[in-house]
Amino acid sequence: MNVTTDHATPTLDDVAREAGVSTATVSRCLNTSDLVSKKTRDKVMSAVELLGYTPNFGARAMAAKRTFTIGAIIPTMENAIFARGLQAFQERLHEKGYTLLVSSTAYRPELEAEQIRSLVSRGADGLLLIGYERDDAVYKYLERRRVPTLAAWAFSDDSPLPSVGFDNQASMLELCNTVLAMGHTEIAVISGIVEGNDRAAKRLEGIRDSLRAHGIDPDRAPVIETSYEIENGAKAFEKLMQAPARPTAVMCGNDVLAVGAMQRAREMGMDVPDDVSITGFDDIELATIVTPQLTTVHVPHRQMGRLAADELIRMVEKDSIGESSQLQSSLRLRGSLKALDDLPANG
Amino acid sequence: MNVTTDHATPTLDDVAREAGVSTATVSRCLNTSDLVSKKTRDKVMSAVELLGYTPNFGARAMAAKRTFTIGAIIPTMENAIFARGLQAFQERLHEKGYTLLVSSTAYRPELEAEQIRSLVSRGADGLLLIGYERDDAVYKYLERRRVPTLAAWAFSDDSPLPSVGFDNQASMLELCNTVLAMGHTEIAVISGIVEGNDRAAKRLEGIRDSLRAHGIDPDRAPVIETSYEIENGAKAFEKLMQAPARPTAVMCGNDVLAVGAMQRAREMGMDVPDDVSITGFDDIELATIVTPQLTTVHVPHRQMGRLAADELIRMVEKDSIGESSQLQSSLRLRGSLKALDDLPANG
DNA sequence: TTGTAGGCGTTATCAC
DNA sequence: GTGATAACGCCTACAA
Repeated sequence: MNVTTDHATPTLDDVAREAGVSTATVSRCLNTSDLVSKKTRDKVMSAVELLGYTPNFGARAMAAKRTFTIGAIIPTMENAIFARGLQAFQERLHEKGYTLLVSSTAYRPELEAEQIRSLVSRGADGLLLIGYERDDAVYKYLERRRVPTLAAWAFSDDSPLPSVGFDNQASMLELCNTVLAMGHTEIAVISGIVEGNDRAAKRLEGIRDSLRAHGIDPDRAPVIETSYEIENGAKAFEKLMQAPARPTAVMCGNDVLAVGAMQRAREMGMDVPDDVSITGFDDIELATIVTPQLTTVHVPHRQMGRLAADELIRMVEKDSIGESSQLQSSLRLRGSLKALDDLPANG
Repeated sequence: MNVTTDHATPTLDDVAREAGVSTATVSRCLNTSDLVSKKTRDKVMSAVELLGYTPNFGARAMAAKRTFTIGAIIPTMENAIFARGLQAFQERLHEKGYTLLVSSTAYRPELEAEQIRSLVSRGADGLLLIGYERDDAVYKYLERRRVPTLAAWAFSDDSPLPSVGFDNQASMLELCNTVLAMGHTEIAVISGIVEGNDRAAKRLEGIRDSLRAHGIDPDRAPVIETSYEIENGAKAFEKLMQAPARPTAVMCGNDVLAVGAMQRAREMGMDVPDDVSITGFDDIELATIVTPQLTTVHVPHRQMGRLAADELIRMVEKDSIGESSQLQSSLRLRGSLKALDDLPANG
């Protein structure tokens, strides 16, 4: 027994000494499945156990040039927009022996660039980003460093990155078509900040497309851009309702904004959907918790997460440039949207 | 111009060569504030820029034995229970030049142990854990590795770790006292899983204390233990309502369970609070979104996050063993709880 | 099947 | 102010 009472972090050397073998052998035990006789392996493993040895990640990364780590950078962890998808992403990675590192940017491009560098310097084997609209310098960096990178939550021909996602524009267009088919003509929009956010931009564009196709001038529809927080949805709603001509339907860039709008509507004594219809996007858990339940666009979050994990790992392991795949979203028609004909005649 | 078109990751060496100085000088420019002449510094910085150099984190950690990284391990990212506090924690860390690494355990102790090892092997300078109940082996490991570790979301004399949090038991006791003062005597509980979760256990204990103090046998109150998911709250509620003697108030271990209970109540055609009162714990955003709003215990999440960051950094930098601090929670009485006298006479 | 030894990219301790 | 150079802990040819 060479156990020292020394409290310093044990290293491969210590384990090797304790087990009476070379460091190479210990390393083999820890990494390669066979290649080591059962007897030696047992000896080594109990030394590892005894010493409470854990490999030094930095050293390992440096020597092996692999980390089995994937980085994901999302705009926010504060609400549930990305929670379900990311959870599925991480579960799949875990199954395949990878670890996920997550960081968030508060929707600020410069922070995203910083986080990308940080994850790359930490040796991430691959990166998952949300959407594809970002500074060219970022793409140059990624390319130079040869870091496999995949975009999620968006699918579009505009993407310079392989992407796993859905068509934000088409989805919102379809929802808007439905709203119009229900007789609404006075539509207002509470959009996310469009600048630097392709998902928000495309969703807004989808509404404009739909209006145009129905002979309505898109520029007539009031649009408020605001960041994705419940309180902001509330404020925007209030502002919209101060206009001389009140909209009969308010379409929101996501569920969070929509819930804020619903909340404020109630506080203002307005009934949803009798006085005003409200729609969201994402179909997060919140959508079915509020009263009435929210009409929204359902996104296959979990499927997207799993697919993204599979594809990113393929890119990493097969040195592939990556293949995009488009997922289908679908409408969820619920209580917050009502046909205009059913509205009580007013004035 | 020695710029090569070589796509390999640039190293300190490359920068040094490009700038015509030694690697030591480059390192100084990147790390120490002065100690380098302005002229050299400029030369170096432009080389860094030109090459798109980012330091290799692993190498740096190995040489410096510091990473300016803090790890946090939370039970779940799926709902907002920890979101606000963690956000504040990370903001404060960022201010002080630290990076936060987060991972989650799905409330599984073995996963927590795994994540702890992972973060330690990644060189985390300090760790934030939730609560204090965990296997002794984990504490031994932490001690051996000399990793400064702080517990949050709980404050109790039982804690083997310095902790920043509130008294879960006293908080829930106070809420229960209030419920009883409103005339309720038939109380049922939907608790989180108590095993391995000191917060859940203490909250339940708080209810039992209160009942006992009011001359009610705590063992008479039906208790269902289930994990923190909306749907589980719903199921538990339904089960409770199948009992011959229906409770007049259902106290839930947190807001997530409470919202599930409210949802199911509505689906079952029961009115909250006229037919049954429901309470939660945490005061997450959800609590004010549901109708009626949820009576709950407010926790100073953001304050807790900030304080935890300050304290943990102090432990890391001053090599301190850490000081605990207790925060005050407070009741939020809202629509989901109603005095029993006001209930319509039944039967 | 096992051991030897070089190298991964930094930082820090010396000299100069 | 600046430049050598020895660690740091691990992996992986290459040898034996």
